[in-house]
Amino acid sequence: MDAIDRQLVALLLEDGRLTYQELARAVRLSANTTADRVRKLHASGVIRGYHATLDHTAIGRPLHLISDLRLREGTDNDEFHRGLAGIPQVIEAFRVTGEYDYQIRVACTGTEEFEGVLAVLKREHGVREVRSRLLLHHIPLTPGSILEL
Amino acid sequence: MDAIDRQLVALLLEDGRLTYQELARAVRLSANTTADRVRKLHASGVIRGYHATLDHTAIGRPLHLISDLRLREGTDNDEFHRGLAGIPQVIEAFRVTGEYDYQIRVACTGTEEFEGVLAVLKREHGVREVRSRLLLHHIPLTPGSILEL
DNA sequence: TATGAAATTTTTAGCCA
DNA sequence: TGGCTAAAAATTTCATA
Repeated sequence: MDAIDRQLVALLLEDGRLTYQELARAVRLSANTTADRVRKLHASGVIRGYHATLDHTAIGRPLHLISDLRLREGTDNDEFHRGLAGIPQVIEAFRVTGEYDYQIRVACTGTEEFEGVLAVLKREHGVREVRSRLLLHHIPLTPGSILEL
Repeated sequence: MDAIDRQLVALLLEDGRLTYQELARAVRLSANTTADRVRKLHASGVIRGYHATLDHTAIGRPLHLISDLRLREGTDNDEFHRGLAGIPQVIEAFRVTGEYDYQIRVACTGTEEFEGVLAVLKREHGVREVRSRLLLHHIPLTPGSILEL
């Protein structure tokens, strides 16, 4: 994990479909060596994976919310995780400390759909309390900057 | 945006580096037609982009937190956004409604570093109040399921 | 880490229903 | 429009040093 690896990761954070040749030009190595390095970064777990990013608004789900969830006593964690994975509107989920147990991010067609998601969470998945806020705007950052530290 | 497009997007959400040939095999079209469709999905904005995902723990930042931020009166939003982008430990940021104005996700080497981030936010970027919780576990979901609706 | 050849993939252009 | 084939260009992989 030297300076060149950090550069490669930074480039791939920006555009995960850059070819090895393009990466190679940027770091001034051969395409081959570059491919080796990138594969090793993936194999070693530094790069967890590559993923397309979806515009949920463009597919008809413009209502985005962050909800804190508290579970009822005795709700099984793994079962709850599987339950979350079964709700398509839930696009991200974290176990957290503090007042609530989980925080999820949700993308819905509208308020009625969100109401349905909440109802399912409470009725079928052991959710006792919810606090939600509307997600207004995703602030664009420069994820690669963390590698410069 | 028909059933095949949805299948393609779902595949690329899982693995953003799948080749057009691999995608083509999965949806039983020619590599060419598949490439056309994927390029159109990107051009039309359904696919926002492709990005490598970093394992922050693997690069020495195992402390992950979610912090709610409230800004002081009169703090300029765009200026604040630029400020956030200048803090490498901030890996995601949203403008939200509710009790707080923003929610950010942070990855740090340890508590001292996080303390430093909080200090900078308050001293230099107009943050008035912070509420943080530790991020314990990222629940793995199936992002493509949203396309099946 | 680099080189060069082989295999694969992507792009381009033209064509068909 | 949506799909295809085929040839050309680009890229990746593999063997070797």
